Amino acid sequence: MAKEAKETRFQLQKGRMLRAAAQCFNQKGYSGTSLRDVAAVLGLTDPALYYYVRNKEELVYLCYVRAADLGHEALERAKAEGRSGMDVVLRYFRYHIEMMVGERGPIAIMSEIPSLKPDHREEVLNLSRRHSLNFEAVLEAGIGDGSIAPCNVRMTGNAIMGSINWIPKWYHGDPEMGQRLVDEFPEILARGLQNNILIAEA
Amino acid sequence: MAKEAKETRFQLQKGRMLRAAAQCFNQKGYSGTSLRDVAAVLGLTDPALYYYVRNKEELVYLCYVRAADLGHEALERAKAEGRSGMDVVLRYFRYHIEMMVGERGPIAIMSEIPSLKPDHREEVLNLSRRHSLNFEAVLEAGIGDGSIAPCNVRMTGNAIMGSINWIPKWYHGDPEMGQRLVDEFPEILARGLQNNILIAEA
DNA sequence: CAATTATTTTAATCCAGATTAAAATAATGC
DNA sequence: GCATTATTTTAATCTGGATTAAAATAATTG
Repeated sequence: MAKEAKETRFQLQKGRMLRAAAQCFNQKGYSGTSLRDVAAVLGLTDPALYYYVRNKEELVYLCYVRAADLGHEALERAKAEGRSGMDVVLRYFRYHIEMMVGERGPIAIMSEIPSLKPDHREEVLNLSRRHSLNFEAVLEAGIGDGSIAPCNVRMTGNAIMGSINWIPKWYHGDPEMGQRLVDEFPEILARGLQNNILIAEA
Repeated sequence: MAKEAKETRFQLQKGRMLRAAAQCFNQKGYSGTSLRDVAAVLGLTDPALYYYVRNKEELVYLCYVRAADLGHEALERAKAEGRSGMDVVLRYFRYHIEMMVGERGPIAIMSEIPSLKPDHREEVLNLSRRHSLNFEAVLEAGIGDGSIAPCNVRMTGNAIMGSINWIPKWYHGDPEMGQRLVDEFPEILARGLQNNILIAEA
């Protein structure tokens, strides 16, 4: 087997582990999930996880980095494909939610950032801040091109991120609900951003 | 001292404890806060808390019940005072946020419901569900009286509750930000609900 | 297939933080 | 001030789940 294949196997299992962990954390809460719980999802015993991760803190850390990465990926893709600011925003919502409910999900809620080690915490917070700024810039752009109504982008961004980040709290894998989430949620979030002047024109 | 006064002293301290706990949980996360942390905020040692509460699980439970009660109170007050559906919604946002950033806050994020004892969990979930239904009914009413644009109230409600519940994640007591939250956040949330027809008329 | 490497398991530790017990201090009522 | 009750402390336990060590199994390679 080629070296890449070995890497793949390891990385594959590690990826499964991160998704299993995210699922557990979202469903049982952080303190409510033991490593045994995570291992059980994978059909393993707890010490097996230590082959992939130094300790529980690192497992959480990796879940959060992964969450940040997927969010970033969704936004970057939206920026690459979208025309107007509002178009980018709508696509971002859609892509991000598709991630959450799709194959690559679930994405862990970042509820326990404070209990990360200082350097890990700092890194995750940076990723998180960067993503917020990135999103706020899109809002600004949308305001600039007239597709989004003027607003306090900081606070609006926080409001929207809250809605999105809270989804795993009430969405627990029901596929029908997943479809509706992808189809309807973006529009609900976007409504508040709509530039009424444009709507009136339409 | 009269019996009520005694009750008061105990209740007062218990209330302080719950607010201290909420503050710790929001800032340090659930697993990151030990009973010692909570006690430290009150200038006590950890075992003192056991005079007020059977164990940590009960402390969390009480924080969540309190959170639910305050949310309920805000909504009831809004319903009593508001005219149109949209008016009720706006008042609810304002009252709820005022609670969070004011004297009676902070309000604990319900991040760890799953790790409550089954009966406690069930009760908190019921309170939570009831509140959601209550809010959805207000949305319905607003749609009925024309002040709110037609929408999927379940999903819209979830989106809004997410925004609100997420606030403690990024608001950490800065008073200036607190004021802006009270002043601006309700409007931001409400924008998406606005009945565009009415806006166009205005 | 033998040798090597990768992955997982079983069986102990280990420890922070929750919890309990008993004693000490503070408040209250008479 | 004395007796009683309320509150908190100090000093031990106790424990579940994280972690480690050593051994066993599975995969891979040449």
